[in-house]
Amino acid sequence: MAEAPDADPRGAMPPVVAAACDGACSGNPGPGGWGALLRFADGSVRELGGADGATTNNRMELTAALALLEALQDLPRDPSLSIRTDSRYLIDGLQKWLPGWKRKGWRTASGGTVLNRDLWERLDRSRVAGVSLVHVRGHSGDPDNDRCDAIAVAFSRGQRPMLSPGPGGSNPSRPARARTTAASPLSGEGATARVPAGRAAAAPADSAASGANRGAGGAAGRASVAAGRADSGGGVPAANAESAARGGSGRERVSGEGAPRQGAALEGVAGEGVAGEGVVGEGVAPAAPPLDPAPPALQRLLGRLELADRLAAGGHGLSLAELAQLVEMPLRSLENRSDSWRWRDWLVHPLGDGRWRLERDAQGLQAPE
Amino acid sequence: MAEAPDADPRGAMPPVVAAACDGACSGNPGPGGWGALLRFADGSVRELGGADGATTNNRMELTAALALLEALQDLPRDPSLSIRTDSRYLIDGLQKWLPGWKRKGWRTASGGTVLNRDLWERLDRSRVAGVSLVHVRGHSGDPDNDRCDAIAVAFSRGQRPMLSPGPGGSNPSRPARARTTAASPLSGEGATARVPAGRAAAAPADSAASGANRGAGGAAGRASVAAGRADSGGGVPAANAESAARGGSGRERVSGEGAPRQGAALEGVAGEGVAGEGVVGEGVAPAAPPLDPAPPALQRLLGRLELADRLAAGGHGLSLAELAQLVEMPLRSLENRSDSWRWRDWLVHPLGDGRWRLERDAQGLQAPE
RNA sequence: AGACACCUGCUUAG
DNA sequence: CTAAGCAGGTGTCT
Repeated sequence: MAEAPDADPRGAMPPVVAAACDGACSGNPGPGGWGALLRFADGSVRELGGADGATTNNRMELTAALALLEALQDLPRDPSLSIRTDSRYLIDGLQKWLPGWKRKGWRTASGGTVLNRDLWERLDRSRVAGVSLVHVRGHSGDPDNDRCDAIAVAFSRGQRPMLSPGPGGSNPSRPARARTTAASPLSGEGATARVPAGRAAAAPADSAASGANRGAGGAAGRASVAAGRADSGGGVPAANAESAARGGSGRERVSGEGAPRQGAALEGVAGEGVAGEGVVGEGVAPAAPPLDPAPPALQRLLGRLELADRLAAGGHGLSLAELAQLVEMPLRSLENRSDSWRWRDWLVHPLGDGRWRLERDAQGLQAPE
Repeated sequence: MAEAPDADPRGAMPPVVAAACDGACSGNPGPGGWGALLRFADGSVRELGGADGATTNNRMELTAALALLEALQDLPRDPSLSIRTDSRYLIDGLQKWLPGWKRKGWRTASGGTVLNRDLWERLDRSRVAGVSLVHVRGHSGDPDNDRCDAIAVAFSRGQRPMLSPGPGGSNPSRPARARTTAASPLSGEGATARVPAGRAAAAPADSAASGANRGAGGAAGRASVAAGRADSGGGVPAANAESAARGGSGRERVSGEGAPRQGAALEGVAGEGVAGEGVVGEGVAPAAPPLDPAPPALQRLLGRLELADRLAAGGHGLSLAELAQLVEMPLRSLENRSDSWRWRDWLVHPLGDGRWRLERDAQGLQAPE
């Protein structure tokens, strides 16, 4: 079957060494967003994200993973690569429940039909060999998870966070302008977002139905648009079907009806790829337990801190977009500041022309003991 | 048998116009609780509740109904009174299965013996003419069912919710003081918060019955302490060693038999009763399995140490979460430190804003502190 | 096979 | 504090 790395057309793409994904849903059910992140060996990061106007927390969680897996599909990967997620639903579903579902006809333990079957089936098809899923706890600590959460939350609120483009900022096979900074995306369109052509999804493949539930609600609409450079089939082709609501005596429903809204998926720079198959998760002879989640994240933090130090030492002014990237905060949260503020060990001063400068803050350190 | 021992103190007791009951069981099987509620014509409410250290959801469901029926026994009732429950097991058992069981020797349709026979027999004996059982769906909506659920859940967790005393308010508040004594509807005792004296040992009446069922687990011993205005009774030295200690993570079995646990039933204001369950088997101290793959671990240790050095050299402040990641200690174990501490070759100093800074400790070889 | 209930876990929100 | 989205499981009977 598919030996993974085909003739690798991308010049010297560094391998992916870490990955994470997360979903958010504002209201649950309600408008949702997802975020994913790929960390490369050269230290660069590629971030993905998208929104859905009416969905559930779990759908977003699955969607994030799906987008990530599809992006991973044709990238070189470090053998120890694992995907960090806080969703037990995702991990258990993929690793333990899915086999049973397929065997027993997509029935839940309590008799009902398995929800989100469309996504589960696509996820199953998008598995990437050798990549394990590791669970990280919800909100405390993990920087990659936090970052994905921030992306997801931003999208779920209709905002458009800036996303890192990834290595080189462009694709070797096609010379591209590396944008990524400048331009000030914020207001309207995004830095990376220009959508060329909608294009129908090339391979429909899925849409196998799922259907069945609840006469009630009706599907919430969702659609995804991938943006990036010009390519076809972007990120996540729209999935379809199913909208929450389960059994009972008419107790819940997603939304009165319709109002399908649009969703969007953005990505730092390109992404495409389709797929093969393989297996993610634990196989049988598990030689690789998920140990060691710590170092990469800290390493990356250190990189940013040292970078900040050099920027401060050099007295360089930064645009708001650059600053947002450095401090890893949504642009939105910075844009209406007007005077000096503090970030970690630095003071950030306005330069007056819309730019900002870092200054290392000694901050009282006194004799211990 | 109903002997109302003392001079019936209820002068003009208003009739009961509504009633409900529910059971809960934390873990199933596991520690359980039950709750019941009587609504009187004058608008007042009397609430009952109790706990059992090791039981099942269905036993608690039956127990709640039993306590309710026994309380109803000698109260004036509105002719339209019905009991609201969400347990089909209770309703069907009482209304359709029980006759067949008695006729066919307490055999289940599939051959086995009927479980909880002790409770079923007592329920059968405690039927109150003219009172019907009506089914209400589990969690949504019904206020009386919700209230009973809350009482049951609270007891199942070892808490003691405040319970309305009913008409004529007895003893409104009375903190503490434990008098737990007295007669209980179910296994034997009851006590009322305010009744000072129960004396005479009331006959345990039924406790024996229980007998053999328990196919799988249910052996729960139980005892109740109740209090109530209406009866007296007394007896049974309540208490018992209570030892709480819920099985934290383990999976305990209910123990085939023996080791009777104690439960408690309260009514109205609540006294101090005991709650508990005593069981103690043998301490099965679950030794923590110290898994620790050695060889590759050192490699990443080095990475972490070097990283720490650079963070120290840069004077960077770290959040607690980041610190936890660096030193590989649970966040929990760090979060209540307030002054400097040592980790390996570094001193960790508080910066005052919730962050911490590393400082390389030169004299790491002497015993400081 | 069906029904009701009782939980456990994770996440998402207000 | 509350509630929803999701799963797996037991308690019990027919």
